[in-house]
Amino acid sequence: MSSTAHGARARARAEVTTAIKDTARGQLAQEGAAKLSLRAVARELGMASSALYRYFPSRDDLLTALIIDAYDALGEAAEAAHDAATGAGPVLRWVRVCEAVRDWALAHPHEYALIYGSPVPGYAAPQDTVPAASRVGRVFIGIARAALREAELAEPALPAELRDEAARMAADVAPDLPPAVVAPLVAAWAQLFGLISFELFGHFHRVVEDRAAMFRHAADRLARGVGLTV
Amino acid sequence: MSSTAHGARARARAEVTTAIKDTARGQLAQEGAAKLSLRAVARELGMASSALYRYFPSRDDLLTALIIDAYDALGEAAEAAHDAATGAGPVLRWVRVCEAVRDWALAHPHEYALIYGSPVPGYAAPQDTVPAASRVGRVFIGIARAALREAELAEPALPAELRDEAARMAADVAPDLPPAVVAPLVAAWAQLFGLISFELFGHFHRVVEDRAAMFRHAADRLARGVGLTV
DNA sequence: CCAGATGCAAGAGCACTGCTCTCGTTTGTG
DNA sequence: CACAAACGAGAGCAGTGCTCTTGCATCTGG
Repeated sequence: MSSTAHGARARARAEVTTAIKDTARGQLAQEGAAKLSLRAVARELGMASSALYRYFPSRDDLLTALIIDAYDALGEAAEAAHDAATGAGPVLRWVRVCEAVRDWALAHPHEYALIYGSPVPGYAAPQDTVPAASRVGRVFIGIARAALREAELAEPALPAELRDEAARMAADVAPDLPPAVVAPLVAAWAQLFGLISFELFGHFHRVVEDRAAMFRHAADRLARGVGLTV
Repeated sequence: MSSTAHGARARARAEVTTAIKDTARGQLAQEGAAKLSLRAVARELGMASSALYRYFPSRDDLLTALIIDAYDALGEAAEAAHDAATGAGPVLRWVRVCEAVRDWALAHPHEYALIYGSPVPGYAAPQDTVPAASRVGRVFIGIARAALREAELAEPALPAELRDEAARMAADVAPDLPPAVVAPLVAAWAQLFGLISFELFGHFHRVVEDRAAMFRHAADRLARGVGLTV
């Protein structure tokens, strides 16, 4: 490893880097992404603000680092929930993963807003966020895959006008799954985050009270819409 | 009206106010909410930045004014689409309104991000945004109401654990609709914006290509999930 | 009809931001 | 051991939101 080969230098660099990310994450949790200030981070760390630019070339680069970490943390939460639900039926596993995603979002609202709210830096999401961002999606695909293997998946009806697009998506994303499953799966994926975003961003204020129950029910219906049974 | 009673003074004030909002909206469309700068707006209008504070006490107040306008514009687009679809069945009317919402969002991405992305100012949405924000929702409620009147609404099944919450929501939001309709309606409302947000914020990049078809299909399924028929 | 109150625009200024450049110092390596 | 690379600190630039004061235009009560 170059980290050990180059010795103490690289080690110190890695430590400072994570220290910066940690205090930045702290400020993010308190004030939100808009208020995150490089100078404030440097101040809290007792270093000059200019020194920080040795580690992150710009504020947006710090933010994208935090974005990747957030995607990874959320993906890990989803995977953990899935692992904890082995043995259960596919619908229940699906619902459990959905609830884990929601729980993580409620526990880390600003980090969630960072990745599923309006894109803050420039406009285009950097390419290196892609693998981390796809982790949650892969969990859902995995559930559908297992259900298919265990014959617990009833292929939903798919209108003719969507057949080509569904085949394209399936080829790109999960070639072993029937297109008629991939299409509603992707839609369900987006709709799931719609529910969470509405709750988190206050659109359910004075509308929905028992949000956990509403969410569980919606997640259940999404699972069945994908074709999961039992 | 006090605007005519107080004469030219109030008239000039209203003109300057809308001029500020208009150029601010222009900057918003180009650079996004994060980059919106009071000084830049003042510069473009040829006035001192301090003069702007006579019209909006703070940057966040300007933003909330733009938020209300955006909610109203979106609501108007939804209502117009609904009016243009009179005579069609409830499902088709629902889909048309959904597509109108999506079209507006695609045409005004930054304004959409302002109202349905991460909340930018502080955290709590000011109370005066509520009436404007509920306009789109009212359109959907109106469709369900009309469908109920015309006997084109099949009450969906509702699990027992959701019965109380659904009754509460119905009483608050649409007392004349059956709770078993209101609950999935609210969920569909959030899921609809999940689809739009994912498309607009780039989460469908390299995943969904024919987004219009995907959206139309999802909207159709949401309509049927609410109980609309025909 | 005209004095005084009120609304308004402009400028200076404060504290803050992201970011760049330069200048010593430290540290790892040929 | 010398040299190059990495590093930290400071000054400085352009920009921001926002406040305060000053002077001018406008509306209004006597």
